[in-house]
Amino acid sequence: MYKLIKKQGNARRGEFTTVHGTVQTPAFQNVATCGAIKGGLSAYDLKDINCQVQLCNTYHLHVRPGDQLIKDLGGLHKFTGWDGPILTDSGGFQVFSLAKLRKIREEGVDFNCHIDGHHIFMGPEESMRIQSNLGSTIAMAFDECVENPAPYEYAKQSCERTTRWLIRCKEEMNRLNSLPDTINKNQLLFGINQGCTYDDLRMKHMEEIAKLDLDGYAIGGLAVGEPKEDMYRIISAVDPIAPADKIRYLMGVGTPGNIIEGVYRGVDLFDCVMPSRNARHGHLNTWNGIININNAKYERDERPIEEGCNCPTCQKHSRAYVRHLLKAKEVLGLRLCVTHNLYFYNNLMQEIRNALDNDTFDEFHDKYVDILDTRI
RNA sequence: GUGGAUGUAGCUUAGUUGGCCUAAAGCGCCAGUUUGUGGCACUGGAGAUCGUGGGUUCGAAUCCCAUCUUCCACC
Repeated sequence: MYKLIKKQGNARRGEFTTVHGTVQTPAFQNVATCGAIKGGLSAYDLKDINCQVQLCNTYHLHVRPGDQLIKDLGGLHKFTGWDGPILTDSGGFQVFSLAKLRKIREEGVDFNCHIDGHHIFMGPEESMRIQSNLGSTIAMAFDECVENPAPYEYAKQSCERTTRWLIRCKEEMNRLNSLPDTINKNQLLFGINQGCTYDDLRMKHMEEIAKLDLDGYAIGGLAVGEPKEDMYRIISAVDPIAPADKIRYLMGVGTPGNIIEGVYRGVDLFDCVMPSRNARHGHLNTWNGIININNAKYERDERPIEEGCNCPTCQKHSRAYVRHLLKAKEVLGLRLCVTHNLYFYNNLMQEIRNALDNDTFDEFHDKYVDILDTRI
């Protein structure tokens, strides 16, 4: 259940209530594809980095360890030890990212497993069943994330198929939520807007899925190589069409600057692998821009990654030590860096919410939108 | 002092029947890429007058002479 608290321009301050807790929005989802944030963070670490909601992946957990196993062991919350909200991505992104290993047809998608090559079929019903077995808070509809650029005619047909798949997802979820042994009978369903970078397809598609009265609306298929101006234009085009009383989720985005621009255009929810992936490569977010801790200039730097940062890493450790650990390929180095970057992202969202509460978001936008994505 | 071995990029080494060497690799260094995670990844760059000085040769990291470094053995 989404509740809009206040608006500044198109930017929205709200809260989203679920059976696993309430999320203050705008919010960032911490990505735990295989049931764990890469870099060695456990459920007990998530509170320290102010994580509100986690994202796990249907395809990856279906492949390993298997959704039936997770259901038998009590569901994803019990399995991972995280009792807050969990959103599961549907496998739709793997239609894009595993493009060489799959074939699409009306019923669904045939994958060759990326680990051992065995055949996996996933359609709307299969994705919903897996997500129901996982018992996540929010299930995403099974869609096709189309590559960029894509021909208009293909984008149109794919978009129409994604709508047909969405209707099948909704029917299957209603059935699953009414079964006696379903782990989370209150599982929510978000639909996903597609249409590549074609404004008319995007707007028409959003109109159609808005009629289905879903629990939330996502904008998918962006940040897949298109110029960021296209991304911002599409968000602005579909924003007025998405139901105002439902949460809006911009999938897979992005840099701190992307997030600020997204909030500016009405987005409530984000997720992205960048903070964790970049952290593993030594690229660390600060309020002055991005530093590469591997650089020689940090060899004897006794300061924390960012002075004034309250993250667990900066409370205790120097740049010199963090750099040493990464250079020495110690797993603690990854953990400390991922901890810092995810804390930064969650803190960024907190600062955005504070700015909205204080009606200073426009100033916040102008001050930080460029600098946070700059390399220093 | 005598005999032997050694010397090629910051480091560790490859290359020594003279020509494909305007010298190669790994690590390190530097820079870039990363957006619903097939990624602890990938791409690129800088960096060596081959210990030094002579010589032989059309041509030398490679052969010869001298000299220095380091190491080993013997006295």
